[in-house]
Amino acid sequence: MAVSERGPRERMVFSAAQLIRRDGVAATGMREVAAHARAPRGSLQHYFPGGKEQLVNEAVDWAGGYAGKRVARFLAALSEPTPSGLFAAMVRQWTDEFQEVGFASGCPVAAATVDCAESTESTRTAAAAAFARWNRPVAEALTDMGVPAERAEPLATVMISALEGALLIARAERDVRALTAVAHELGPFLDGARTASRGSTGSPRTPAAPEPGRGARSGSV
Amino acid sequence: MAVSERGPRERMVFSAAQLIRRDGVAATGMREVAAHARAPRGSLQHYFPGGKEQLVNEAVDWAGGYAGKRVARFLAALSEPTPSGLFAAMVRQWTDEFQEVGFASGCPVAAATVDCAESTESTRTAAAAAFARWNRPVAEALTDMGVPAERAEPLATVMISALEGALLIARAERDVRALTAVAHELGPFLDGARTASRGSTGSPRTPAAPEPGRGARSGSV
DNA sequence: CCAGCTCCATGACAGCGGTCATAGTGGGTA
DNA sequence: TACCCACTATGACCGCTGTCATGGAGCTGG
Repeated sequence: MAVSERGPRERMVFSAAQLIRRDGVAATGMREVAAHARAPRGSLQHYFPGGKEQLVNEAVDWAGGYAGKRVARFLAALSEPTPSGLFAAMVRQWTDEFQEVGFASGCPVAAATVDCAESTESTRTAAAAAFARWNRPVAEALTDMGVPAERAEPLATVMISALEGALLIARAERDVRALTAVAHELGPFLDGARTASRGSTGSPRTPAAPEPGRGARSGSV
Repeated sequence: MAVSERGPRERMVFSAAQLIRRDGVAATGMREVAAHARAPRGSLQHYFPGGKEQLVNEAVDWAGGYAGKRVARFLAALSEPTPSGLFAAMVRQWTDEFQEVGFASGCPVAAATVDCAESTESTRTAAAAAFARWNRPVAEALTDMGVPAERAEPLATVMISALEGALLIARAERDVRALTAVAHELGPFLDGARTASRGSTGSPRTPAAPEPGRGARSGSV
């Protein structure tokens, strides 16, 4: 499953992302990608004449686009959109995955950044673009929810940073504790940023970790 | 410099951490570690009979201890200790490093987690222990500052998560923007957790990103 | 029928990885 | 002198990597 009936080229990009987010970039071999995608090895040099670098960059790019589009789906699933609700949905996607299929895989963009930020310029750029494609819709959603324009973008960065960091800790500990902690603690703070000019005077008692609309997930990555 | 006059064994652990945080675990070779530490190659199998796995684990362990001890130094440098001040100091260490020596290197624990969480159990455990050794002193400092006991530990996790995530983004973008954003935004929120029972009703106007005592850093890692 | 194209297949190559085996130091101690 | 020890040195091995070269399907169009 999950390897649906797309063309072999797209399957390879998808498989690359899968393997990268599990083992990292350096530990993921080209032959392994082809095998995982059930694609012929000879297709690698045909579809990706730029070699591994190109394949990795496309995988990172794909992941960035996926994360960005997912934000819209989360928003659509929220009955009453709030910053904390969006953040809880983003976090829940990961807690669900970890609890259902285990802690084997993390975020491919994080893996690419850690492995290639210094060694491969183009991949670093791709990772930066992926983060940007993720940050933008979150920031736009925040402004739509009433967050002042000048705070929307940094707050979106806070959300993504906290999520990525908690992801790391959760994988290391094999425990979703860190993820639930950031969702729980940051929820009221994010809601408090809506109308307040600054200083985060949150509404006195927003539900600590509001349940998102459920069913926001469509398919596991 | 930086490779001071410790024994060759410790130098190799230190060098391993340095190289891992720059290139990742898989891309860091044993021969490279020995060369970087100016240690004889033959010493590797003598000091680390457990091979690369042992060396990596000790490097991660070393990094965890270093991060933990650093918290105490940050606290000592703060004239009036506040959660936001501690967090700003933690973030500033990284913004300073990035601006002074560039974005080449990130956090070695994050790198080990991304590269080995699934493939090497012992390294994953070492990473979890490193996060714990970092989280504990932060949580203790928070309670000392008046944060309710039950929130201290999750809030410490929020701080470390946000820092690690912003670190990733900063390396990808080659810009400290993400780091300053989390410090700026989370500062008032953290201070607001001190006496409030919940809901983060921050003191109305804590300085947004309080300058830490400066001079908290001793030597670059 | 041949040409041209996309795509697939396979083998070879050079390089580097971690690890092992073996031998060699140098300095203490009996 | 003889012995033992911690430590160093070096070379070889095997496996795996990314990449390239070459050639073969299978179809389209003239």
